Formats: sequence, C-alpha cells, structure tokens
Amino acid sequence: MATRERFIDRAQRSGRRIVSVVGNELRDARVGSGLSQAAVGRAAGMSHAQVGRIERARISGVSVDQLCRLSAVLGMEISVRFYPGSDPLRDAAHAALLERLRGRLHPSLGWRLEVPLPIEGDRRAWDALVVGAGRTAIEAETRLTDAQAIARKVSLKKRDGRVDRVVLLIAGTIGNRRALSACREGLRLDFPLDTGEILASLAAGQQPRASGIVVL
DNA sequence: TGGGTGATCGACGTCTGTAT
DNA sequence: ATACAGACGTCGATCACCCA
Repeated sequence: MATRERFIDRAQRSGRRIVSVVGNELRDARVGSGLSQAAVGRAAGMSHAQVGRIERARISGVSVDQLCRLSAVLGMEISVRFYPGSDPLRDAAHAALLERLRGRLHPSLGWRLEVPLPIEGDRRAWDALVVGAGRTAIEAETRLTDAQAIARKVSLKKRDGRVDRVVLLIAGTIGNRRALSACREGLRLDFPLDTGEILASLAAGQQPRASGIVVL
C-alpha cells in the first residue's frame, strides 16, 4: 500500500539535494580557480579529505560555517533563505477560508486543491484552482501581516504558474481589513478587481475578467 | 612509457557531545 | 563516570590524467 511521504522525509531528501548541488558548485569554483582540494582545505582550515567529502556530498551534516569558509576561500559568498513550500501544515482556518469561497462558486465551475506549479522541481503550489473557461488560481491568507510581500510572492507564482488570473483570498478579520485598506491602491495594478465583482462572476459560473482580491 | 599531480577511498585514531 | 555515536584528521593505497 502506498504511504504518504512524511514532512521529515521530504525535508531530508531536500537537504541531500541541496548539499549535492552546493558540493558541485564548490567543485566547479575550485577547479575554475585552478586550486587543489589540499590548497583550498589549508586556506579554509580543514583537510583536503574533508573538502573532497563536502564536494562529493559524503557528509550528511555539513555546517554552514564550513560552507562559508570554503566559499570565502574561493572568492564567493553563500546565501541562505527560506521560501514557502508547496505543502505546508495548514490550519483549520485556512481550510475553512477556502471552503467559504468554494461555497460561492457556481456548480459548473471546477475546484481543485493544492495544485502544484507546472515546473519540474518547483515546490510551490496554488492553494486552489478554479477551472472553467480558463484557470483562476486562488491564494488564501488567513492573516495579512505584510500584504506587499504576499502580493509579490503571488505575482511571481502567477508568472511561473501558467494561470489566467489570480485571486488573493483574505480572511475578513478586522486586522486583515485594516492591513489591506492601508495598501489596497498600491496593489491595484496587479490585483484590479475587488470582492463584489469577483464573487458575482464566480456565482454566475464565469471566471473573473482579471486578477483581484477577495475578502471573505 | 614513466613520473608527477590530484582525487578518491578505506582504515584507524582522536575529539566532542550526549545519554545513561 | 562511562559508553557510545558522529565528525574529523591522518595515512596509505589506488586510479586517472597530463606531460616530457
């Protein structure tokens, strides 16, 4: 029987992949610089054997400190950032928010949850997809802390996600409404439509004519 | 073809952190 | 205090590649 992949398994697999990629990049940089493992190891304060292990990803827990030292020796800088994944642990409020929107859809429109972006290796996914005459991606937020940042993230996903339009679905809490009103006009270019027009289109079985923001 | 160089691998010892 | 595991360094053997 097929079992669902655990978060920890996926994270470990991701870790191995990253270590492998970093090792390859270090090797390319070192070879490109004409340096031996021993020379790089001496400069970085580790043995040539350790340099080789890191390059070949033979170390399960290579430290950021070691990577920084190696990259510095090779005249590079290493940068680590966190990005939203495709399958986070969702809370009940998030699911309920999506369900509220789904309840406003005309029966003729299709509804799919957790739709991955159509890019090999890209872990991002749309929270939901409304399928009818075209594809409308739904990105739900229960708590609006930085609307501009969320809008930027969604715009990037729209660029890569091959959808016709995106609806940013925001829970209608007092705090969210206040946060949104402070920056709504700044988001107007990328998300021109508001709640009323979008809900009216979806209830009529039509896709919205453009991207927009729904507060529900 | 032989020597030099670099990379890889395995064995072994040391050090450090953790569990009991 | 002791045992254990993991990370790391050292050493030697081996292999591949380059060059005179």
